[in-house]
Amino acid sequence: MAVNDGLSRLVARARPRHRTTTEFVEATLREAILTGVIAPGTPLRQEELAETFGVSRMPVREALRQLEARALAEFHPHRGAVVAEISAADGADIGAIRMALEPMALRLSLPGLTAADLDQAEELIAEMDGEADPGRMGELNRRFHMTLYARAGRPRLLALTEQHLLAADRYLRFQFAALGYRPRSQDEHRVLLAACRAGDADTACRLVTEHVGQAAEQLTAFLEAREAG
Amino acid sequence: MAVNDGLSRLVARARPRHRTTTEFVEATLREAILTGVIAPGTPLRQEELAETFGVSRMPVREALRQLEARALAEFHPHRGAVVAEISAADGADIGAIRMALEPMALRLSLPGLTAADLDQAEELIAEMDGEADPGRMGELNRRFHMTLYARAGRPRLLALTEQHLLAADRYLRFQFAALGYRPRSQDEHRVLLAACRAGDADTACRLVTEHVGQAAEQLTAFLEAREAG
DNA sequence: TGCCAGGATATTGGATCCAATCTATCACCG
DNA sequence: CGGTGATAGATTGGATCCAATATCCTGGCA
Repeated sequence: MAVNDGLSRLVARARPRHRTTTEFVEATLREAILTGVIAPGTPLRQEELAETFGVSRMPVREALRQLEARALAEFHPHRGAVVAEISAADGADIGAIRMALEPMALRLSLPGLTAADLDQAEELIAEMDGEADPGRMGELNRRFHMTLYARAGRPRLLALTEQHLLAADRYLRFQFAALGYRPRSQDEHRVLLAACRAGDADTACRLVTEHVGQAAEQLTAFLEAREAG
Repeated sequence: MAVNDGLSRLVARARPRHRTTTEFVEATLREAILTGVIAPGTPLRQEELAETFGVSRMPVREALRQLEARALAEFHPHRGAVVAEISAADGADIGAIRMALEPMALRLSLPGLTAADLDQAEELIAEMDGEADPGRMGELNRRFHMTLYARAGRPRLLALTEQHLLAADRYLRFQFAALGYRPRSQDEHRVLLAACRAGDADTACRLVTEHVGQAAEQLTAFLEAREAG
């Protein structure tokens, strides 16, 4: 029943949106892992999951395979899957990938950004200001970044970027769960947006790189301390 | 029998290396798609694949799900999977991702590169010089790049990089199949290696960016012309 | 008392079977 | 003669069943 706890709530609502059961199971499990509903290292027992989803083991197995390919679950032959662990090394890895992808996405997107896009980004900053719920905060932050990248016209690059934004978010939630959540200043986001409004690609790219880099550094510092202690 | 043709040769040799059937099917299919043994757009019929692999449909299904997550196959619910199509848009996407990832990988790896690494890269260039087989050429090129990135100490970044190098290679093979293969000069690789030997990170990163960018540009030019005509 | 062997149990991996859905064909009607 | 609807065949999606493997516990032996 360890997994069941928070999961069954997610299961209840989202069913009809998906065309196949596998799709449904995969999407729900992915969200559960990313939002921390299922903790890192938790064994993902097929029978147990099948029961909470109200399906057979087969769609569960297919979903687990997809999660493995996305590095959200680890497979051990004949021993089953576990939720991907959280480690300082992997956190640094995700940070490095973000530092590579996001400036590229921004540079491609910048010329195509509309006034409406920039206004929406502004609104998202306003919403983030003083947001008390860390989960909501993560979502707003992600949407802010993705709004700036949206006009890159590179679906695959954007999907990869969002995937790693989500992975980073998972790490942040984990940190908040351990250290408590304290809302951060939105100054960095504001100057980034200003550079985008000015159409200054070089500055904007430098700012996201720094922004992402700093976030990754803080995170790995916490994770390394935790692994040492 | 469309798929069977070249596939059965791959099937014959690699079986014992893998611990589970799914793993075996996935690896073999992946190689077959990446090397062009199975052409883009080919329907991947589960029953047919199961028979050529000598297994049941189940491991085939799990393998297909993993290929979907890697963007090597496209799923259409209740209609089956097809080998990922080749398009100018997707080629540009892969190019952009490489242009983001590879400079980052190189920058992280450069300080850790040993003399042995650099010598191996040199040897790979020598092997590439005048290599007549496009398949072998692709492998050497990939190994050259990965050798330079190997000391980045970021397994996830490296895996992602190699994945997209492989995807780019698939596109190149496709181009060669249409236009014929003509060995390219290794000058760009040589100056890149020289910058690495000199420990000049900025120059080396600029050079890979340009190198990858030019390759991507040539490729998309060909693909766009093909789609137009 | 600690360690190794062997068997019981739990769990995954793989095969088979049935149901749901899509596609193509053909008849019928406007 | 063209278009639309029904129906048959093919193919995938999902459930159940069996086999293979790993883990854990227990008992015997040094």
